[in-house]
Amino acid sequence: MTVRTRFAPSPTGYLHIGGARTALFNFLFARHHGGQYLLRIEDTDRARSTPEAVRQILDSLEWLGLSPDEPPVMQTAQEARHAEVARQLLAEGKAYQCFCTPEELAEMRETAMKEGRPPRYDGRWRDRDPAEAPAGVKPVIRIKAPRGGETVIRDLVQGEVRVQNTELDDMIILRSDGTPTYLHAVVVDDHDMAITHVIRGDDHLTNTFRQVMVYDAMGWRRPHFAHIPLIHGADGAKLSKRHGAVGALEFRDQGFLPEAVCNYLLRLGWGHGDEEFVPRDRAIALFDLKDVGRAASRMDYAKLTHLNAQYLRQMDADAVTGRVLEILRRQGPLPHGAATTIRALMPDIQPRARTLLEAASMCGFAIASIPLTFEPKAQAQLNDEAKARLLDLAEFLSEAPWERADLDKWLRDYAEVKEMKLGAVAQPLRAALTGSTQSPPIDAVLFALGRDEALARMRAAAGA
RNA sequence: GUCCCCAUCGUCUAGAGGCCUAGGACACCAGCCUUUCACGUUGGUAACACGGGUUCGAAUCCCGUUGGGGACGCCA
Repeated sequence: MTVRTRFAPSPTGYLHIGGARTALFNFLFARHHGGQYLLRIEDTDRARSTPEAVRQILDSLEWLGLSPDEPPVMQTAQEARHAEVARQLLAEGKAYQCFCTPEELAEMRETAMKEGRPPRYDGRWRDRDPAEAPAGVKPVIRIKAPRGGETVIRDLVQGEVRVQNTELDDMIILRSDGTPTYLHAVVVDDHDMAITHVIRGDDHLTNTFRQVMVYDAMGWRRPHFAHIPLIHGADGAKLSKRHGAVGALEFRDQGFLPEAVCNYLLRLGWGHGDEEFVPRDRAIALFDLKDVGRAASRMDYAKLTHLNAQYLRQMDADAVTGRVLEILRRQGPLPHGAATTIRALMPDIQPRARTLLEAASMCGFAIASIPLTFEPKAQAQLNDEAKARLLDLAEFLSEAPWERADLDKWLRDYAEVKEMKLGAVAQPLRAALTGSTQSPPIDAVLFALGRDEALARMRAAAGA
């Protein structure tokens, strides 16, 4: 049987990083086994589901390279089928109508809690004749939970987990308005979609015992389950906005590469020896649920950033240039020749930048125009002596062949002739050319800027 | 409250009874490299939550404690 997995988010908000990892694991598992990876939008909560959220989830997955192999299944589109299954169970006596009001149920939970019992429905309509139904109450359909014994699931990550059936109650599968509940819809859809492996967050682990009731009542074969641990914020609490970026697209906007995000997410909870750098193909080859840990992990932005730097470094320079240009363009129109200058700089930017945003920021000086804005430290470099030196140096360099290696040599020669340390020449020059005390190597900067612009900046900084 | 899950450096992890004086990565500190900043490189600080067992031998197995997380909805 071919492996089929699915990622099943509910469109009530943006796709956060935890969901992204669940999608990734589903994707990797399916790919590893040559199977299919699907997407189902769980929009049965009509009040909270929005088309914008659906759009964002799709966009997020696309950015991450985790688009599904088949068109997404919208859960609400299957409602007739969900109801049909519920009615079948009702007809077979495996489910029944319950006429309790929400108030009645709330009260039931409250007293149970107060008396130290688990808050469960007491099954008061399980064997009662529907003819006794109070007038005006629309019933829900509840499934008959097993009485006595225990339910066991063999989870591919969590191992064997068992629960006493007294912990389960007759859960609602069809609401009084005829729509299915999540616990019911999930099972019907997973069955109908022929899902073989349900890989999801371990917050669903205890719910699995309820879902299993539907599989068993319908006589359906249960899929394999794999409940992966959740991701927490740096403080160990559930991941939320206050922990910084959590939305998948936020990472994109902060200049992270999808490859790096996926690699980082993979390493959160999954390991293969000492391997840290695991690009997609390698991940597909290695991924196995048995290597997924059971403990929750914490989001560490520093490590993500480091991984991102590695991916950025090995990326094609033209590609990075393109991305940097995009970012820069958003901040304003680019001067003529910006693309050429930045492309020339790129090999020296890549090992220095950790994100695309940093890379763009490092290229800022390249698209600046005279007069440059000088950082205080750079300004301090430009004292009278330095200014005079810059004019002299500009004169000297005007004769130089404009190639990097030559520029480097000419600078060294200049320093030697003037009996100066190279740094004493380079730092004021750096300030003059970039407005900063930090930049790519000065010969690279000179070369990228081009003779005219470089000399002009030197003379401008000298106040000439 | 009840049930379920979890527990190795600050963080992510390796570790499936002797290979562990507990390894790697990020972060941090120091040195080297160097025209700045990075990259690179060398070294360093730093962990088996606690208590009982089992065993010749336990980070690894069992029990308990503590601590964390999750689930208990006509939400998903």
